[in-house]
Amino acid sequence: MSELRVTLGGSERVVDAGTTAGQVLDGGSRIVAARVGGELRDLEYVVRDGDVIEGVEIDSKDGRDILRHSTAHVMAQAVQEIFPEAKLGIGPPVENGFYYDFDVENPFTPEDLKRVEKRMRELVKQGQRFSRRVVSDEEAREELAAEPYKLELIGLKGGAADEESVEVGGAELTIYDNLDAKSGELCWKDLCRGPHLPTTRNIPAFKLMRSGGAYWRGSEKNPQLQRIYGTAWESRDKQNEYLKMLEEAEKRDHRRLGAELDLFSFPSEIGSGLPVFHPKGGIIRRELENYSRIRHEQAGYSFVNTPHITKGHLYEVSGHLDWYRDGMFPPMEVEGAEYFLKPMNCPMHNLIFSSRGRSYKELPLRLFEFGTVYRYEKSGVVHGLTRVRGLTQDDAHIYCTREQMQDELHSLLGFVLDLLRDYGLDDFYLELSTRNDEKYVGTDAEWEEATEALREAAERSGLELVPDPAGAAFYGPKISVQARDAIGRSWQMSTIQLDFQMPQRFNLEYQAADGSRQRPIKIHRALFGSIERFFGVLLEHYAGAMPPWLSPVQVVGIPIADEHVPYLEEVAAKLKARGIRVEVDSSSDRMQKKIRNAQKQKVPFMLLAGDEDVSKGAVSFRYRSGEQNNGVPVDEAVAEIVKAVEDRIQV
RNA sequence: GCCGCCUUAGCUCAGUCGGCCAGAGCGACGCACUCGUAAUGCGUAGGUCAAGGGUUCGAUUCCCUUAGGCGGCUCCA
Repeated sequence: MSELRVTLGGSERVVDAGTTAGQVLDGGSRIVAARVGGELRDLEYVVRDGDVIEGVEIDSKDGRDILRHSTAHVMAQAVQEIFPEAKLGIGPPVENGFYYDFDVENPFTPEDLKRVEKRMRELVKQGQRFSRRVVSDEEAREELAAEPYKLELIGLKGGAADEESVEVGGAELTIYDNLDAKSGELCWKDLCRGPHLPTTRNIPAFKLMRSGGAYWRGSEKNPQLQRIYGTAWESRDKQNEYLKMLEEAEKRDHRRLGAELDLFSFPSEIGSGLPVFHPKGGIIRRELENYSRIRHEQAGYSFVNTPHITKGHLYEVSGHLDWYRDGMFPPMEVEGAEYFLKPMNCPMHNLIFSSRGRSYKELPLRLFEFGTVYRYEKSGVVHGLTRVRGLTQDDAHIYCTREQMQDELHSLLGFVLDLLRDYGLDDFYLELSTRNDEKYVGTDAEWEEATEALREAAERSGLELVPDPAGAAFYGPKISVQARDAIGRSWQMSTIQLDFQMPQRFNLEYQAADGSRQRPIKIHRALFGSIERFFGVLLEHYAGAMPPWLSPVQVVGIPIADEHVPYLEEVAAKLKARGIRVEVDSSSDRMQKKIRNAQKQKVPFMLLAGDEDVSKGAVSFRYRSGEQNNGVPVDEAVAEIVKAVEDRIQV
């Protein structure tokens, strides 16, 4: 038998030709597939003398995809055994797992999922072999005659979208047969590009998560299939780790924290997606805004204010009515005119620009507003504070010359990142959203120039840059800053959009040094995006334990006994005089209970005082972390707390 | 908007296969306790069982509509 070189994690191994996926090599690596010339293949089909191949281990990204894709097959097999009438959609791997879509009479119930999962465990135990077979178009059509969606995919070959390409993305059509381990009898088959694990037994850990409706090929014009999501991992430990992360994410869900910490609510009397902020949430919100306001003032922004409603004409000029009428609340008629709730601030800022003649000496002109806008989000998409119908943007529009544009973009991006860091986010990457060819205005040259300007600014930042094709607004491309939170989830935060269109539509001009009239460039930017959303993201990032400067209650005084209340009131007065938000818990609860309450409210500093402290003119710290520091002189305690708040540090 | 599920006290949830006064824990309130780092004890109040309509001798329970929520899909200027 001839030999074959396999590179694996940088080192080269020699294996026998004919090696199958899943074999454990010396050193414990498990190769599940191989890469030949960049293409992923089942190992047993590519191991030929003379090939140099790169092994794909099961705990790599590709390996996990293969594992998950294989698990999706097992699920589809189980579903079709239990529901023989179910027609197959597609079943690709996704982040953390996989799904498979089915056309079934009735949506799956949680009990159905349990039955399917049980059957899957049996199939995994049986160790059915995944066997690859190349077929012609005709053969595929004949074998899959009972699967209308698969037939449609066969027709797509070559033009398949990302997710569909796992079925028909390869150079040739392939069918995977699941064969019984002993008899070799055919148990099930599916059109699939592969590669797959050698046998179902090679699936170490999986779990079905949930089901839901999903449109065939992602279009709401198509019929709705039933999707089952599952997760699968290379080991039980990895899976448990993942499930634990989900639990953690649920614990820090801002909707839950908002209620527990009495920050905000969504009264159904007001309507879906319209939050109200309670006093404690109001403090956080105000602190978020205040700091932003100070920094924007220092950075040369002018503060403006514009109304919440406007005649429709404004949005005809801007073009928004053409593109986004469906996303706006229906208009009200007043004195024969249609008035709309404003869905964005930019057109109004344009009117401020054009309210008088502008000189090049005024540019860049940076107009900032905490502008509340209303968007008629579809009922099914409203979600906590992150997707609402009424929101306040920290919206600014910068009008500058073409020459200023590049520097302005560069300093703007620096400003944005710097500010986000002050709020406690520090793990970023950038996304560059380019033109959607179906939905845009302006010329190719303009788009190209705008896109390149943004790309250059993004590259100068040194951050990772991810393309987002067709993600742009209709008037221009954008950079968005994505931040990873404390448990590794990515959130879209700030956006910077370049716009050559609005200045034209609004006929914006300034007078240049040479006396000519020139059109300014417009930059749209929001740092929080919306205050509501930013609030929600920060709440999840900190799991409710906001840094002291953002905490609604920064200090709780906890007396050992009632007689120590007056002493703590004196300490509290000193803190209040320094601008610290402090409460003394003088309720009839026991001291331990007061600590518990303060902990649950995530108060950063607890100051305890009993006879020992009083006699020394001291207080005893208990930090949110549980750490203690006893007998601290009052003045030192005050100084420590003030410093923590002023330095905006997390404790 | 589409598919599915859900809505019982301020909160978290039992419960009613259609039938006397709908339960618990936490919270709130009251009384006692005065306590050294995450729940003191006892007591009291609190619910048109989301809203409206229908079926029925009788509806919190079954059906329909509406509102709000949850999980997906689609969308996100």
